[in-house]
Parts: sequence; C-alpha cells; structure tokens
Amino acid sequence: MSRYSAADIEARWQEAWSKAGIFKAERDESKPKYYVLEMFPYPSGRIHMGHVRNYTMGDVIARYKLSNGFNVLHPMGWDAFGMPAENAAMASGGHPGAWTYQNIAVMKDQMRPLGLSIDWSREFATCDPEYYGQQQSMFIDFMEKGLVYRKNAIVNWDPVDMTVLANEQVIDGKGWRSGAEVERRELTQWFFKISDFSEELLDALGGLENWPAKVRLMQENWIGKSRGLQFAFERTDGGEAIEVYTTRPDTLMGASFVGISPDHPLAKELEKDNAEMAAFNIEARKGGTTEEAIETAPKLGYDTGLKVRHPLNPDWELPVWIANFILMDYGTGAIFACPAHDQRDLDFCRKYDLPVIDTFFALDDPKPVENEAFVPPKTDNVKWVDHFAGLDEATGQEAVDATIDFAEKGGWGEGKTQFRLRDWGLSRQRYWGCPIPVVHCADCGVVPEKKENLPVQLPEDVSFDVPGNPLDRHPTWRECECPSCGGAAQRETDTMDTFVDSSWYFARFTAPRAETPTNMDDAKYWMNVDQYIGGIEHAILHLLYSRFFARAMHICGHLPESAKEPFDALFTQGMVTHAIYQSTEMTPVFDDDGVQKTDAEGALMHLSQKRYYYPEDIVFAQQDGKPVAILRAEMEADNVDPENEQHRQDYVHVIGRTEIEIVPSAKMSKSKNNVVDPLNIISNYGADTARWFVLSDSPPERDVEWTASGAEAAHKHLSRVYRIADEAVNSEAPARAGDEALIREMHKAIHDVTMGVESFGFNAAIAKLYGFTNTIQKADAGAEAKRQALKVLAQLMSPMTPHLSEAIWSMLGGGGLIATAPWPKADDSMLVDDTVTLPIQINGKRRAEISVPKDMPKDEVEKIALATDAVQKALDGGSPKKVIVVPGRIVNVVV
RNA sequence: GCGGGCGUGAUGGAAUGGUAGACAUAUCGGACUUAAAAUCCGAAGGGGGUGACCCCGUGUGGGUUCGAGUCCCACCGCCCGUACCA
Repeated sequence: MSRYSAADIEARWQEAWSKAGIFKAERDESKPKYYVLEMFPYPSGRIHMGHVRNYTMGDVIARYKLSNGFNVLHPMGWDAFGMPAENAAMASGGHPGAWTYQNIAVMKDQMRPLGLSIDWSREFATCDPEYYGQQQSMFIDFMEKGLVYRKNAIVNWDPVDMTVLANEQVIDGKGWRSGAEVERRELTQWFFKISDFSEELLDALGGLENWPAKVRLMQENWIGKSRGLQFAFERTDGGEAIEVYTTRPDTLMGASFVGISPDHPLAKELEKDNAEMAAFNIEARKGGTTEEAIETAPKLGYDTGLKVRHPLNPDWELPVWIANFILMDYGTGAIFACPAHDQRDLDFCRKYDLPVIDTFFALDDPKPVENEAFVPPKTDNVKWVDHFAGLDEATGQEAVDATIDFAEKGGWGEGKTQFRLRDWGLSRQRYWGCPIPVVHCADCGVVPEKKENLPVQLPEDVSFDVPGNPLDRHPTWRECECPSCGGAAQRETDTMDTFVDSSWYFARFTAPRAETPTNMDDAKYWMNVDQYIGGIEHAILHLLYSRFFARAMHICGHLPESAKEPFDALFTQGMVTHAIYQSTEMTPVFDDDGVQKTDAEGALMHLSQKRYYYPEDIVFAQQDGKPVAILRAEMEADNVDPENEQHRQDYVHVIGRTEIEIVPSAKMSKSKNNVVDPLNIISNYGADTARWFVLSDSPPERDVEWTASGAEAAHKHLSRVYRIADEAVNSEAPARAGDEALIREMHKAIHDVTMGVESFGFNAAIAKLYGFTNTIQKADAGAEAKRQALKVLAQLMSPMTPHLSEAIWSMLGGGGLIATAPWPKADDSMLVDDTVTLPIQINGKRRAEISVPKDMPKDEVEKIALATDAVQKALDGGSPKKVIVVPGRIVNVVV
C-alpha cells in the first residue's frame, strides 16, 4: 500500500523522460511527423495559469500524437522584444535586455515542473542577435523582391513628451505620462506590401478547413473586399475635382454633401489660407489614431465653402465639408453622404442642418426620414423602384452592380474593387526591437546593409531617463559606412514591430541554429505546423501577418511552396480568469491649507479609490443565499475564528465592516491581486493536478474560472485513481460475471476519450474519464479485468496527467514508458449495446420509453410505441396524425 | 461606431435538430469514527400532487420544424479585435 505523492512521482518520471530523450525531435524521413505549437510567450516575468492552460493543451496533443507513432516536434521559445522591457528600464533604471533574459530564466524554471513534452534544445528568444540577424537578412531579401517600401503614415504624437506613443499609451485621447492631448502626426515609415496579397490571403481562407470558422470570417471581414464605384465631383470653382469611392453608389440621388478627411490633400491645401479651418483641422486631428477612437469620437464638421456638382445633374450643387470621421487610409479619403440610408451621415446632417432627401426604397409604408436612417435589413427583400440607373426593381448588390454599369456606360465613373486591408507599417521609434538594417547615405539614399555586416546589433550603453528612442540620441551607434559608396552614412534608428518577430518563429523552430533563416530540408520535413494553439485575441493580426510572411519567405526561397499557409489547423483557447475582491475607499481631498475641499454644491470632496485583496485574505459566508466575502484580518482582530463556519456566518450579520465586492471572472492581472501562481498549485498538489484542472472545468475555447475548490477536487480525484490502482496491484479476485461489462465500458471509454482529444473536447474527455473511473471502482469484476481496465485508464489519462499515468503503468507492470506505449484501440463491436432505450414523444413531449433490440425494423418499433399506455391514452381511441421513428433515437407520435 | 463570439440548476459545464442538466463542485442526509479529517453510499432544476403523474424551465421576444439549448430574425448583457499591447 502506498499513497499518492505527486512530488516524488513527478520528479522521478521527468528524469526518466529526460534520460530516454523521448521529446528531442530529430528529422526522420521514415516516420510521419507532427508539429504542434503553442503561441510562444512574452517573457513578462512569471508564468500564469493562462500559460499553463495553453501549454497543457498543446502537450496533450503532442503526447497523444507521440503515442500514435508520430515523430513529434513540440518546441518552445520567447517573444522577447517589446515595450514592457523598456517600461521596466524606465521605472527602475536597468537594461531591457537584462530584464528580459532574467524573466526568461525565471519563467523557464516555472515551466519545467509542469512536465511538458518540449524539445528544449530548440529554444530561442527573438531578442537573440542570432535570431534577429536572420530576420534582418530576410528584410533585405524582401527589399530586393519589392515587398518593402517607405511612405508617410500617421502616428500618435505626444506634444509634451515630444515622442511617439503606442495606442496602448493613449488613454482617453491623452498621453499616459504627460496627460497632454495626443495629436496625429505624419512620419516616414517602412511598410510591408501585404496589400499585394489581399486577394490571395482572402481566397486561401477557404482552404483552411481546420481553422475555426469565426477566425476565417474575421479575417475575411478584415481584408474586406468590396466592389464599389469611384468617380469625381467637379468643383464649381474649377479646382481639382474630388475623387470619391463608395460601396453604395445606388444611393447617389440621396446625396447631401461631399466629405473629406482632415488629412486629405485638399484639406491641407485649404487650411494654409484659412486660420479658422486650420484650427478646426488641428482639433479634428486630435485624439488617438485607432479606428475605434476615430469612429466613436463626437462627429465634427467644417464647411469649406466649396461646392461640387452632382454627376447626374450639373445644376445640383453639394457643399464640401471636412469631417473628422473620414479615414484618409480607406478609399480616396473622400465620400459622399446619403443621410436617408446611413445613420452616421444622418446624425451629421441633423447636427449641421444639411439637407436630408427621403427614402428611395419601395416600402409598404414609406415615411419621411426623421432621426432614423433607413438601412435595409439583411433578410427583407426591400427593393428600389424607378431607380436612376434604369432599374424597375432591384435589391441589394443588384442595385449596386447596375449603378456601376450605368456609371461606366455614362463615362463618369468606374467600378473598383477595394480592400480594407492596409499595408503593414513596421517602423517603431523604440529601442527594444530588431533594428531595421538599412543605412541613409547623402549620396546613395536609403541602402540596405551588407549581409556580411549582419546582425546590426543593438548598442548596450543606452539610457531611458528621458522619453524617446535612445538609438536616436546615442553618440556613435548611428554613424556607419555606406554599404554602397563607402562614405560616411547614418543607420536607420527605427526598429521593427514585434509582430515581425512572431511572424516566422514557427519556421525558425524547424532549424533554430541554421546560418540562414531556415534550412530547406528541415523546413520541407517539419512544415507545416499541424496544430497551432493560442488565444483568440490573435485571430486577425498575428495570424494574418504570419500568413503573409510565409508567402514572402517562399518568394525569397526560405520556405517551400507547400508552406505558404503555415498553420494546417488552428485552435483558439479561452483565458483563465479569477474573481476579484475589491472595496471602494473614499479619501477626503484637501486643499493646500489642509481644509477638505467642497464641490460646486458645497458637498465635501472625496476621491474614490479601489482596493484589491488577495484571495488568501478573504473568507466566505452566505447571506440571502449569496456568497459574501469577509476580511480574514478583521475577523482575527475581533477574536473571531475565520476557519469556523458558524463564526463566519454570525460575523456577517453582527458586524460586516469593510464591504467587499466580488467581481467574478476577471482576467488575471497583477494590479488586481487575482493572479494565481501555478507554482503554488504545483507545490501543494503537483503538476498533474494543475494540468487536470485547467483542462477539466471548461471547454477549452471558453474562459475558465480558477477556483481553489476546483483544484482541490482535481487532486482528490487523482488520489482516488492512484488508490484504486494501488489496491488492484495485489488483488487476487477471480474472474467474475461483471468482467465483460467492464471491458465493454473500457472500449467505450477508449472511443469517447480518443474522440474528445482529437476534437479538443478535453473537458468532455475528462468527464468520460471520471465516469470510467467510477465504473472501474464499482465494477463487480475480477482482478485481471480491473488491472486491464486500469492500464487503459492510465493510458487515456496520460496526455493530461503524464506523471501519474507512468506511475500506475509501472505499478501494473506495463512495459517501458507509457509516453511511448501505443495508444489503445477501441473494438467497434464492443461499442453498441444489443438493446436500446427509445423515448416516446407525444407532440414533441416525452411521455414514455421503450426498450427494443437495436436493429428492430421501423414498423415494428412503431407498433410497440403505439401500444404503450401513454400513447393509447393520448389517442383516446383515435388514430395518430403522424408517427416519426428515428431508428436508435426517438419515436414521436403526433395526435 | 464597426467586425466576431458567448449567454443552460447555487456553481463549472454536458447534449451529430431527437429523453435538457451527463460529469464535477458546493449543499444536505446516511455509513465508518470516541471525535474530526479522509473514505464510502445516497438525495437534489423550479412548482403542484398521498401517489401513478402533471405544469413550467436553456438571457428576452418572435419564427421555421413532427420535434429547437442547437437553425433564422430582432433586442439585452458580457467578452475579444479594431492595424504602435503582446
């Protein structure tokens, strides 16, 4: 007899795996390969339960495939460049590199005890010069193939700190440190020509059958292919006509005004001679650059005084307005507004008292437009009548297409396919990133660095005491020789977007030490990633950029044609959340003389501030059937025992001092004190418990709420499995009648769990494993049958709880490692029972059930069903209107 | 604002359009124990009835279907993304 000791078991088997070297991936053309990859972590400092969940899922797949005879590649690395390292350097004076590598060391130590089947020999960090040097080499290849160019683009500019801000650093339109209102400013930046691939990236989505449909749909909408009309409005003053693009040319007769972006060349031209307009444009350019900020900002407009002629009626003049919601990046940066059929246009017209022309759609009950635009619902068949394009009747896209045709025939417009997808701006005005390997020469212009001079390495001696890019103010780093003419020149000081680093790391894992970005033989063998796993938050940018990069790498000879879509299957997992315990404190606000301030109404002023409490500082009681949280320290101060339930219960009613609000299911965040450290769980219960729990409680694509009781329960269950196995080892119970039933259940478990693992139904698979464990425990079966069932149980559990499974396998005399033992196969003939129970419905409501042989013909089933008391009673002597028999499923009698 | 997703007992959740609530947690009852822990057995969506049973029930309101948690439409709430967070 022995007890389940996770610590001993886990140490022992991790060593056994390490000795056997079973996770080291070597190219072996004789075996089928399987490449499983979890999105690599940013080394933020410590791992959290979200990491544990992500890597456990990947590990389940990796171990399952290993058991199925695949040559598995399961690597791990670090997405190591990024802003947090610079922020840490700013806050505490260290170097971003030192901070980053320190975090990597800590996090690796934290990951080791989880027993993941990772090939650590392939590890790298994207901030290793060996990695980013290869990235620079590829950047130069991309330049040669015309996949990179420079143009002006808009950034967030903090006018006080005189620095570029990331979107994250703009809070309510203000700089996060200076508090100054952020402006939009133009800067020359580097771009990848991802837009050249718009059509291809869109079309290829159809082939990604093993991607979630929602991700494909999101990418489709993001790429945003539309067919619309481009045409010009002639200006009455004879100036350059204004080109507009519209996806709704059919609404042209409802046009109210022409709008241009504050960044439109015309707006910039006009503001030179008009101080008022210039002031408006400055106001309109304020705020962050995000689409969200622009779209939700209050709509502002300015009448330029210019007029344009309607293309179909030269006597119809429309005013030209500048409007802050028009994006220069989409279409031509100019639109025409049709308030009758667009809510935003209508709101704008009402605000500025612009004309609104009523609906042109054929409605049963046409009404003048008030304050609600008529946007035809998707399903209704709302039609145009007497449309200007000559249509008697047309709906939706028909009307758009007919209008484009009409415009082209009339020679005043042109049908144009437009993509929403913009080129990928990769320049960052920051230090901790991959330097862009180009040189600015007064004579030769912008020249790529020579490949033999790569990597262009970041200087170590930098300071972060003032805002801005330290590379810009470094005394010597910029100075270099022009690779073309050999004269004195200056390095580019912009670094690359960290999305570049993560757009090809999966390819680098196939040959992490190669002297070139990839090695073709390795890439051909290991690519594609067979299963990619990561958060849904990467559904668009990271995945789209990677798809682009794989194509660009193929063009440059770094990946085979077959790897153009690098991820065969994708799974997007949810977050791990935890409740937040908070109280709100009102602190008085004092003036300089120490007197509490009052507001306009004379009330004393307070500042409300949230305080967050650690879970271990909280105990729970029930009040009105709801859980209430009490501070442990307060109870102790009042000499009440927080561990005694009755005391807790009484304490709520008697005192209740600090009111603690429980916010369930919040994203784990350091600042809110609700981060659960996986190491605590591992030291209390072991890695297998942590792994089992993160998989068991929620479907993997959904968020999972971390609860202490859940972890406790998982540990209890694993102890029970161990105990049952331990008891079976020396049992001499003879064969019994229940043996066959147990073996049948075993085959069902094999089938169900295998299906569960294959389809990422880990929580359902675990529910089956609970059920199978219960079955074994209660089975009236002999020792041999039980041992056979337990060995299969251990195998089925082994992807989730690999250490415990090895221990049980070895106790029960399974040879070798369970990790490499072949996965059990279900015998199909054992999966179906001979008789089935069929529910009988009357008018769709369950009223009875019958038990019949599984292959009984339909008409016989019907006869038996009709003979049941419930049906006879419902028929009341009559005959049924209809009887539906679904074999093996259900019988429904309609009376 | 726009794009995508989710919503089921006290709780996490299960359910190829076919018996809603599997499995688990918390709870309650019982066994074992001097006692507790551990372990084992059992109850349990809500309401009604002595009972066989009956009514209601998957965010809200409609619809399709013999049959809807599942499909369609509208609404409400929450989450993700929105191109410089990673």
